[in-house]
Amino acid sequence: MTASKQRILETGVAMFARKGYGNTGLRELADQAGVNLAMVNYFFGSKKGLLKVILDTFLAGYLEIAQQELTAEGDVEVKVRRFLKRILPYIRTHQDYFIVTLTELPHDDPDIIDHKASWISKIVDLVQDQICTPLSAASNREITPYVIGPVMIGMIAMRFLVEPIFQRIKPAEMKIDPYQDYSDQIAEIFLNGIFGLQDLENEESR
Amino acid sequence: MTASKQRILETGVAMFARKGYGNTGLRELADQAGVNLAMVNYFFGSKKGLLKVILDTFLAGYLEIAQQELTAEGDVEVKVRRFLKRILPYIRTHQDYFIVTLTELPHDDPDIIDHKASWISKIVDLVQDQICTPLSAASNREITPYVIGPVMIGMIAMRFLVEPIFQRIKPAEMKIDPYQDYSDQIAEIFLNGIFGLQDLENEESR
DNA sequence: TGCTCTATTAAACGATCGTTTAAAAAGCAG
DNA sequence: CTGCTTTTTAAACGATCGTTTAATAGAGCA
Repeated sequence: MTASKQRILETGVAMFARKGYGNTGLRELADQAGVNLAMVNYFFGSKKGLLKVILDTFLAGYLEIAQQELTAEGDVEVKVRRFLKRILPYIRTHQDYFIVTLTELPHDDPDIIDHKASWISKIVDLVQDQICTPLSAASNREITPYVIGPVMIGMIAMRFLVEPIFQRIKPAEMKIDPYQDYSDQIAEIFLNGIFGLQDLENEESR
Repeated sequence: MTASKQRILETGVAMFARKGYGNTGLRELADQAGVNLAMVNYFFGSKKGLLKVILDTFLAGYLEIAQQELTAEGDVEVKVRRFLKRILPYIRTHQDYFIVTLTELPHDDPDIIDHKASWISKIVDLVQDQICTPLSAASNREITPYVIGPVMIGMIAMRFLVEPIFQRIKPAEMKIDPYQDYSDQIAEIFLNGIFGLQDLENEESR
């Protein structure tokens, strides 16, 4: 990939995340990337083409991690822990990709929605096979990936959506968050609930 | 509120949620609302003014519910259950408001971000006082609202962000979701974890 | 050195953007 | 009806939008 194309992509992700896709102009994007205006269409075909690449990049990485960590050996608890442990740093290093993906998720642009639906569909199938089926087998209650899936990723996601605002209102002394702890806490809440945090604390202090 | 103003607001919420704020033109909005183009600026001052009203409307309702259900009597578990039980139908009846709020949350428009920060700040304080403080007192681990808050709302939120896509990929026979169950499941996962769902099932079948 | 493919540029395209203006219409109390 | 306020209208404002074009520069290879 050309250096110019790379810069357009990086700048695009950053600006779409900070200003929103619709509020970002191609001229401002090109200026900030240090390239000519026409280069965006030259490399990505259109503004929407650039957005598609961003969505693809993030969702492909997300699905790959999910596939690796959920299909490997272990029971449901092990799989979930492993997945959360790997997906959180991935989202952190792709924070802007994540924000763009989330904020564009509910929009129904006909050029994009089928694209998104195909990714989501694969993730749903994976969660169904690897989490819901064994979990439902252990209980009488039917647990669908349409409930579990959004809950699991949502626990992580919301933090990154409000992060820009937290940066404004958080006391200065806690600007840096203990992200290694964060993953453990999320996993514990998902697996054992908010009261599980206390158990985790008790376990660790043994 | 005038009928015209009301229609602009309703149409605005719907279009911002479906197309995104930046991708929605005022002419298309006015046409769809059946009013003259100039009425948007007449009633709301500007396009951004309309967005502010939408954010305010949702966040004010959200904060009010949180205040009522979290400050009333009961221990943490009771409070959380009560809150989730009321906030889910609220979000459902304000689904488009919710989507607009979420998708605009990470953007740093200087005219809006302080507005959002002030709401979020109040919610954070509430979660701190009513959930984190008593919970931290019961364990040695410090639990901050910056972790717990996004986790709790995120579990619910993500479902509504992917709902438009789920509508596309879900099998026809499960188009309608059991929303009364949904609230219970969310509460149970948050309080007792994903494995708590099985306990819930066992309890109910007694 | 020529040739070819890729990268880059400046300029312009028509379309649409949010906003403003000034006048007309409608609603309404006195 | 008269006067006053609120609502609605059509038209235009300058600015910016995404995209395209045609010409130029550069790189790699024969």
